[in-house]
Amino acid sequence: MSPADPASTWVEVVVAAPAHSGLGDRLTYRCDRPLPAGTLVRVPLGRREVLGIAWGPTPADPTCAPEQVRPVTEVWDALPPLDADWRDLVAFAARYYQRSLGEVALAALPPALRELTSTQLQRRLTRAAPAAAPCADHPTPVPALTPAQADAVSAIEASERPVLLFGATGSGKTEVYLQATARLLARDPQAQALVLVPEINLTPQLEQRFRARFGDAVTTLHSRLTPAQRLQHWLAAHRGQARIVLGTRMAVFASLPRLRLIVVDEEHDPSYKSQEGARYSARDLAVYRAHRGSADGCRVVLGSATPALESWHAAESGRYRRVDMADRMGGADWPRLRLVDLRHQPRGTALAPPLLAAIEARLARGEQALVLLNRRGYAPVIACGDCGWKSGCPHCSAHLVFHKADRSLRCHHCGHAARVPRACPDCGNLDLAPLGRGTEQLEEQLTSALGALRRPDGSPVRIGRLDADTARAAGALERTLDAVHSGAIDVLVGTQMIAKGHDFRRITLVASVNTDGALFASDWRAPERLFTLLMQAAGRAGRDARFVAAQDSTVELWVQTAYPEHPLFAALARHDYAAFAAQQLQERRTAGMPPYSHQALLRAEARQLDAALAWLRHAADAAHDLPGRAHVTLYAPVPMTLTRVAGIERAQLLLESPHRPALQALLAAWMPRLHTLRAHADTRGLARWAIDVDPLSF
DNA sequence: AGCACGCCGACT
DNA sequence: GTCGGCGTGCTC
Repeated sequence: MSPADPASTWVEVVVAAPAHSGLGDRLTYRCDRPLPAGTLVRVPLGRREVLGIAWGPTPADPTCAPEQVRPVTEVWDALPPLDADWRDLVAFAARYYQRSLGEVALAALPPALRELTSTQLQRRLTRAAPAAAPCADHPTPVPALTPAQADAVSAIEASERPVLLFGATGSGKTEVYLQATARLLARDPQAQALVLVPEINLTPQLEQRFRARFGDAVTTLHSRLTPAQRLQHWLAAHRGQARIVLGTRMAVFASLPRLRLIVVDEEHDPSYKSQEGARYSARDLAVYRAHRGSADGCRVVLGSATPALESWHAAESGRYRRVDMADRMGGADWPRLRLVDLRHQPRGTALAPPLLAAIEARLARGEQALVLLNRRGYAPVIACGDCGWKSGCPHCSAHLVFHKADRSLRCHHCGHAARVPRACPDCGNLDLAPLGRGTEQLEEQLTSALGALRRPDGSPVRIGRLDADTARAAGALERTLDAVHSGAIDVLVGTQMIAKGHDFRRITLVASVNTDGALFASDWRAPERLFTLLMQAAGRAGRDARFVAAQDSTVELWVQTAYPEHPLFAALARHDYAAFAAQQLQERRTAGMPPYSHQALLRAEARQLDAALAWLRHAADAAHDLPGRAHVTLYAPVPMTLTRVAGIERAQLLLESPHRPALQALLAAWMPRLHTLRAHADTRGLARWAIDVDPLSF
């Protein structure tokens, strides 16, 4: 079989079609010449024209009937093809996370690229400066490294294994990243580095430091950019003009033809795991990407004061090389742990008197405090004292949260908002009371409790709040952080987001007010997350050792709990991550949990819970004779903890195997069967389903 | 995913 | 009488 026109040839192209579309991974088109793999093309698909990527090798014959083959519409010659390393990364991610190749490949490109015509692209390419950006001469003085930092930089350069940089908060990990990058760029005039951060808006300081050191050689990639900016930054990386790409998890897919170093900062952070589309882990893909690129000497460093237990285990087993940086810069002491036993406090105590007194003492000396409560709003629910009615969401199996600022009841899962009813909708009782406490209420209580207090200069104490509600407005986050830095705010109340990445130099007391929920959550990763949160929060405090010393003060971490004897707190008191990790890993080994096993979740959503559960049962049946089945445990389908969200009921089926290849083999063989499973009568109403490989949350 | 075609309720 | 809901089907 030969192409209709002797001057034309077949090309295989991937397009953004999901696996369930019934299309193959690669579609065959005609073109008047062979195209190098990785070339961007526009092709007709049905009634529309879409962006595609030529994916070699070119087949001798079309993989479909020749009369179906349509010609490529445009070839984007002006752009260098996406290289083999990039295509390999995308292909791996698609295979590992069970998505179609085209879906992952096209999702990895900036959305604006898909809309462009070739003339628009041409214009964009000529407008952008074509010269490779020279690495800025250091506009800021480069600090001398401590011996530990110098060792870390050398280890990153020398190690072909991933480096786990285990460094306490404030131990100077950022300077290690900066100098490892600087030395790479100086050594290789074209080399590129990729620096991943969990959430770019929460860690503006890291971006500032890279910009101060490297100037215009730095570009960013994250979802806060406008589509045009994202395209421009992506092009700069793809064309080798950007030497350093700093970005969130999506940036792991950036096209970086001369990538030689990947940094994953705060590698334990769960936001590296995507929760929609292909559920990839940017951290794990970074390790894969560096490994595959290691023929050219691509290094990868994962940094954290509280590594993910998976990473810690990889270092213990020798797959990663661990480099320790134990000491905090400037010799700052670790916060002292103060446990408040809530069993000895009146029920419902927000802030135990000793804690309140400690905060007052700090403020009177001109120091600052951070109060952590991972619940936004005023109260998580309002209830009727007479009949027991509670403010439930009409669309979700969750409570509506009371927000006092606008007297609304809001669902944090579906966005449903309502006015607070004047009377109980069930019994008409006028006495509706908020139950429990959120950041809004805590701020109010602190304001009234500390209202009479004065700072050393005689001015009144100021309380600030930082959570998703106060950070919503543009610039609000920065303003609040600045107010803390400048000392305009004395006490900052907030959710987890205040524990991430900021340097608060004059904070000498950190308090966790409602800790026990996280301690006994049904999710078996809860202890790990809590320990990490408290360690990270403690790390915010006392970073200015000279300030602390001048105050003749000690830095403290206060935790209110009804379970002070929990072993987690003993490890926390000693700031002993290693002991905590050893204890947790022992538990997980005994229970056969990750990292000693590998998991995948099959999730189903339906109008009716029964349909979702039935579909999952059919799915389990369909797995019976699949390869790898003997080494994979399929658990019974169960409703999700939060069963209903936005009127959709959700259920899931857990798969577990000590042998990752067995699990992968089963999933790969299972997928085509799952796509043909909808036809059962008892699964009517099934909305959608998805597989989550290496799930982080249940 | 898009975008069609294809049958059943409230409006110019 | 139409506009429009989303149910099923197709795209090299």
